[in-house]
Amino acid sequence: MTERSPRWLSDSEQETWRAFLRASRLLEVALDAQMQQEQQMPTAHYLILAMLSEADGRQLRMRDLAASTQSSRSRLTHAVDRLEQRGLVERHSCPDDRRGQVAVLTVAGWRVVAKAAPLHVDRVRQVVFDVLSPDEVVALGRISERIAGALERDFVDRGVSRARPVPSDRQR
Amino acid sequence: MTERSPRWLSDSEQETWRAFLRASRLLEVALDAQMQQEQQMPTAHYLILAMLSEADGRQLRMRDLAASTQSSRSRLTHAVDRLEQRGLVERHSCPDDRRGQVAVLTVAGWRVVAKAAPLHVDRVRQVVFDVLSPDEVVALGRISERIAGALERDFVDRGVSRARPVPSDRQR
DNA sequence: AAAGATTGAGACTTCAATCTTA
DNA sequence: TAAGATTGAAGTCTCAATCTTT
Repeated sequence: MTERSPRWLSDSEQETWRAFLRASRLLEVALDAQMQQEQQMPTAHYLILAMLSEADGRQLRMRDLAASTQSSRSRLTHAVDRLEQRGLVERHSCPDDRRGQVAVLTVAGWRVVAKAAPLHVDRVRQVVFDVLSPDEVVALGRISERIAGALERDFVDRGVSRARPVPSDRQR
Repeated sequence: MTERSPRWLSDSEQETWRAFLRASRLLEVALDAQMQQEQQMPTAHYLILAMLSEADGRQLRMRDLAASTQSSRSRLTHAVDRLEQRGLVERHSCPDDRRGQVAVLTVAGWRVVAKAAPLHVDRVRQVVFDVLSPDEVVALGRISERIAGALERDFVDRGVSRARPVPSDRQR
């Protein structure tokens, strides 16, 4: 049992947090706008293609693809629907598990990744790696690992995937 | 004129980048899910209320509110529509500029911030500040400032706000 | 012409419910 | 019962176009 955390952030923590929010939002917007212009798709969809392009046989089970893109099953299903419509991905059923589906990158899909990746990477370098010192890059990696780790542990603790609240009206 | 950047990221840069993507996505999802559950609104809408709550007279011009929340004008308009429907914000016209609109936090809006803020802050502390060393917190602040700075300079360079491309078919 | 703000359509995401198989 | 995947509805965001005022 740990101590109750102080209620508010200190001024400097507040500044840090605001800066982080600003940076991640601007980064997301910038990368999304570029990908939309160049490939007419959001970064999230590009990342799905990129993951497939690196996988064995350029294919992955929906389950694993969802995990590796930090995506919910539902979100991935919708995204793959779209990519399939555009002929960039195909769906096959899983040989060893009849519940499973496998997403396979098509040749057209591979071409999109090949065309988009260099431009995307250039931009990431430009606004991230080029503006950070080597030390800062190392720090960013470690910081990210810690935060991601905390969140993943947290999901497990809360049993997110098996939560079963009582039925209730949905209000937004 | 700077040198052309190397085409790909090094292995360690790649790892850093992936970790950053994972952390920021998980963080966004976690905070959004919590805010949705507790206040039935996305974090982006809560942040609008939070900004207003800190402003003089609990009000800001749409223009300034958009800038301070890293939001496009359009996005802010839609968000404030929603918040206004729920009675958390009111719109008034700007006394000195007839083009302007001012968003004002209502008493009900203030109550929402008062209720949501402590829970939100607790969670941020839990998954960010509690898992980082003081050095890392400092580093995160500096890194964020640099990235945000690079992106803001970039927007200016590209003249984002005044871009006027030739009319063309929209394709997504 | 540019700035401030809004509008409507289309695309994406989330949520809860459903269906099938393990 | 749980896991894998999908579905449909509702909410949010983006983009381009529009309207008003500077």
